[in-house]
Amino acid sequence: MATPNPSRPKSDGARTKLLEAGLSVIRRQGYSATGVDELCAAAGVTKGAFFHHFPTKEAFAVAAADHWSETTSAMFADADYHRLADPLDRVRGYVDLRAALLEGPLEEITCLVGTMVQEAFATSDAIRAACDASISGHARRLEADIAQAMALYGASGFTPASLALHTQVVLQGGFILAKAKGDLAVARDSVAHLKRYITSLFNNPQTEEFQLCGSSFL
Amino acid sequence: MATPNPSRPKSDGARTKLLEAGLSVIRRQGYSATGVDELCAAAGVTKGAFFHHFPTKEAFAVAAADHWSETTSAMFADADYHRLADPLDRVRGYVDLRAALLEGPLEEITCLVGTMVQEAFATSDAIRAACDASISGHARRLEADIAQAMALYGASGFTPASLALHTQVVLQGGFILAKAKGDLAVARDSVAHLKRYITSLFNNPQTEEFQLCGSSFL
DNA sequence: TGACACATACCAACCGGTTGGTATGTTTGC
DNA sequence: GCAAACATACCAACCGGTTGGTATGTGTCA
Repeated sequence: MATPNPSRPKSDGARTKLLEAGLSVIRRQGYSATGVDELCAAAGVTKGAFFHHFPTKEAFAVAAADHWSETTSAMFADADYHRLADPLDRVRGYVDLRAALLEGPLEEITCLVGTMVQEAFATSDAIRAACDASISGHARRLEADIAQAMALYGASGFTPASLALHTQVVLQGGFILAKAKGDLAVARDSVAHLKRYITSLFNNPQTEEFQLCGSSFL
Repeated sequence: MATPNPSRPKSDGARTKLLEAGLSVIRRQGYSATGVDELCAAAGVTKGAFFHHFPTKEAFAVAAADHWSETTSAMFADADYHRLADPLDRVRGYVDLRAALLEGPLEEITCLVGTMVQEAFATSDAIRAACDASISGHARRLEADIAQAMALYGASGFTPASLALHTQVVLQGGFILAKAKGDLAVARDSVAHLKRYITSLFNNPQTEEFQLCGSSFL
């Protein structure tokens, strides 16, 4: 897409293989614990090919996060829920889709950038920024539907952005608890809570400002 | 607390120093990226001391998770919100306290076990189990108050355990988004959403079973 | 058409530094 | 004096990264 070069080297070569093979390896054991040799072995390429395409391991991580952003955004762009007429149904449709995707082995369904940012946020700003772009960009796609739903149902007291990010918070947190328990049920339960929350938000709008620290003892 | 020994060796020794120094180092850069030498340097002890107290690096991680469980549970055991009369106020009081703790540098307030389990869930079951015990044990302390609040306010359609775990999901996910953005505001916003959800759950109980995948297109 | 320049994609071998872990001391408290 | 609590010195394996090199194009000009 970015390269207007008409001569396409038939197979994208080692680069794409590394990006896709690295995905599950890093999701399984994390970024730091995954060596370059391991990445190459998983992709079936040599170390020379790795450093031909990526100047450093860190640059590979950034490229992997970008690749992740592209593949996931393509996947959700085509989803059926966009065709629903009611914006609230579209928001809940997104949540339902995420719930439906919570099936299968953990290392195949968890979030690459959520895993990587946890290890790299303080040591590599390039990785951190790429992961942030992936998560925040994904959340941003929900904002328009949320804003329309708020207008349609008269909900207020929160911003579209904060609710959109809250959905990502629940998903990321669900993955962590699922990893701890070795069972995705807890993530599915939390997404169910999220959907119930969203429904209640638009059924019972609170016009007054919501107070977080209103308890007497704080 | 555990040792009844009356003679206190002025310094608790290398073990405790390693456990506490390792805390912030691992929270900052993760488990795999933190070397034993780094741990020792941070604690001001030698490598010999490290392997005197811990047979392997993995055993240290398990001990660190257990140490984390003890210190955090002691902290929340003493909190003021337990003295509130209304069980719903106690649940919201816990959430308020967690929100109030979302201040300061990220590596000083994030969750050790949430960080570690992400890297170790597939490669070390001992670490995974220790992290699970910490998170699940922490969540379990909320269950009694939730159950009482459900009875008092007539809420139903979810279990005390699932709501208790949902609070941990929101906190863990909030930490991940905060790391990605380099800003805790997103975590505070999500905890505010969580508190609003809890309030709505007990103000507008749904007696019917809640359906997650009720949308037509799924 | 063919020859030359140049670029891309890849490979096997290697490098210095770091890794988790060990073997063997020495000090300290009872 | 004896065990626990450390310290020092060291190791083999592994780490990210570099090296010199090859095979296969691709564009260009006579």
